[in-house]
Amino acid sequence: MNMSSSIPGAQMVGRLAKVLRAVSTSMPEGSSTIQIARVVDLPRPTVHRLLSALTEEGFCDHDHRKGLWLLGPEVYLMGAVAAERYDITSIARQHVEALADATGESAFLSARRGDETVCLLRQDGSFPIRSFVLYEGKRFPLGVASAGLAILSFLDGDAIDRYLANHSLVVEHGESHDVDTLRQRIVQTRTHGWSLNPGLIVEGSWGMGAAVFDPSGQPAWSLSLTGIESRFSAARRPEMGRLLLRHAHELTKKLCH
Amino acid sequence: MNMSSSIPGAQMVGRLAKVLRAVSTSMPEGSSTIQIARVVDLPRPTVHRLLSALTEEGFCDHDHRKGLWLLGPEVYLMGAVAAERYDITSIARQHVEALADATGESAFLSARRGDETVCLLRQDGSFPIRSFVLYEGKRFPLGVASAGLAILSFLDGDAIDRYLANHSLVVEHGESHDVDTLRQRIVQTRTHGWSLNPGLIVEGSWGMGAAVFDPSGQPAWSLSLTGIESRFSAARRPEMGRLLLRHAHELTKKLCH
DNA sequence: ACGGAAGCGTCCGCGTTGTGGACGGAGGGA
DNA sequence: TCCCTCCGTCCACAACGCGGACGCTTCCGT
Repeated sequence: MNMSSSIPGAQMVGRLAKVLRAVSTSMPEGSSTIQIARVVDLPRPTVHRLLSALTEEGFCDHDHRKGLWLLGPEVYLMGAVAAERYDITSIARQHVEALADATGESAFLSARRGDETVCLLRQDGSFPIRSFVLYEGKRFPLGVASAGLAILSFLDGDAIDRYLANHSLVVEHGESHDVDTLRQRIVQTRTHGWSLNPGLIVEGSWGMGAAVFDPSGQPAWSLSLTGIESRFSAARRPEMGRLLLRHAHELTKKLCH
Repeated sequence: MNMSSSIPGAQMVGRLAKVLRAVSTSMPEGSSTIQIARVVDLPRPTVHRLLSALTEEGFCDHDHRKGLWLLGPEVYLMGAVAAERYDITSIARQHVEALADATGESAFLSARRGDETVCLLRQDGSFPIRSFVLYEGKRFPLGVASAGLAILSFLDGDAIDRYLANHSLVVEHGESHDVDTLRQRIVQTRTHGWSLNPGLIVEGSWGMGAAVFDPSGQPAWSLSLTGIESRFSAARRPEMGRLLLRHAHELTKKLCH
């Protein structure tokens, strides 16, 4: 979200983007006008206007009975066209499924999108107790959750410094996300090769992640696992870490060809 | 595209929608600024500004070397979220494939989007000469091509009248698309149950289509076949029509549950 | 039943912000 | 070299997006 763009028209587009993202995040139930207004921090009439205009163009849809706004068909259509360029999920799916099979936990593919990660794929494992902190479409800032930490940890040092200087994660994500603690966890992630989220978002919901690199060597995606604390014991973590790294490495190789 | 909306903000959103659709239509190669400006009939600087703002938000991407604008990752991400609500292609795929197998022609699923159809699925058959007039993402006005004619033909009489009164298809699609000729072809389509495009868009490229109905009984999709003229002989058409109607009917039933 | 809170959608005067003609630069072809 | 086409940028101006206020509806608690 660029707050200081010099491009005329960028304010409107930025607002539309925020509104669409809020709607997207609230799928499949959708959101009310006021909920979206709170999320995007804009006056309700403004949000209502934007949503109405988006609905006229098919980018949103309005369930009048429930008063909920949803993504519209136009988003789906364009998304399908864009998939040809952006979709690595067909390649990654077998890895996500293999991770879920081997560990019994829920396995994920997340992608870096600027300063955030967004979950693209989820495959549940055989263990019947599952964490739903992460799911398709869910976004977290870099450094939050195992996927975001894995990606952040393998950015260039300058990029890490810039990100940490410009983002304060404590308010929304707790003291465990202050800069000093994050730096320690970055060091640990680089040492192990995999990241650990020891219940820092929701108590009892643990996760591990490994970065997947794009052809230019930048961490652009992450494979991760989530589950309950007892399934992420210190004895089990090295094995899970090895599995994650193996699949992340194989996926990275596939994406370079 | 609503030209007389009373919603403030609708002009801007409408312009953005047109620009995004133009980019989407030009995928996977993308388009130059001036190409999009011509398609959407807006001044080039305006288009450049809109595209730049959309690119800042991730809805478009700019290949600086080639000067081409493409759909951005945000469209893909939201599209994947919206797919949960709008995607019937997984259900329809087996029908499209079965049609291609049985006939040897290219088979399609198209969806109605307001006054247009858009192609969602394409499956090529075994016959090695194929028409590429229709492909995923391609849009035609209702009444044009076999899919659009199939859907238009089974709308309510009032809706057909309104559409024909408000749209002149002759300029872009030829004299064969004047109102009187379209009405005759609508009568024929209703009689047979399937529509025929006898090389009216590109000479030698023929097509047949059948409407698929949504739970409220409205024609919302179409299954169609395209190929070369010699493959759509008068002797073969009843059999192909029967196949189309059978699959359209089965798909319609699946969509009602 | 009544009152309050919360949310809904709409309105319209105002001023913020989007607009596009003009400009200079780049690239390609004759 | 000249011409054509396209590129991205600029900034004065007014078009159009904005949002406080309004009236209405629904839900909940007393």
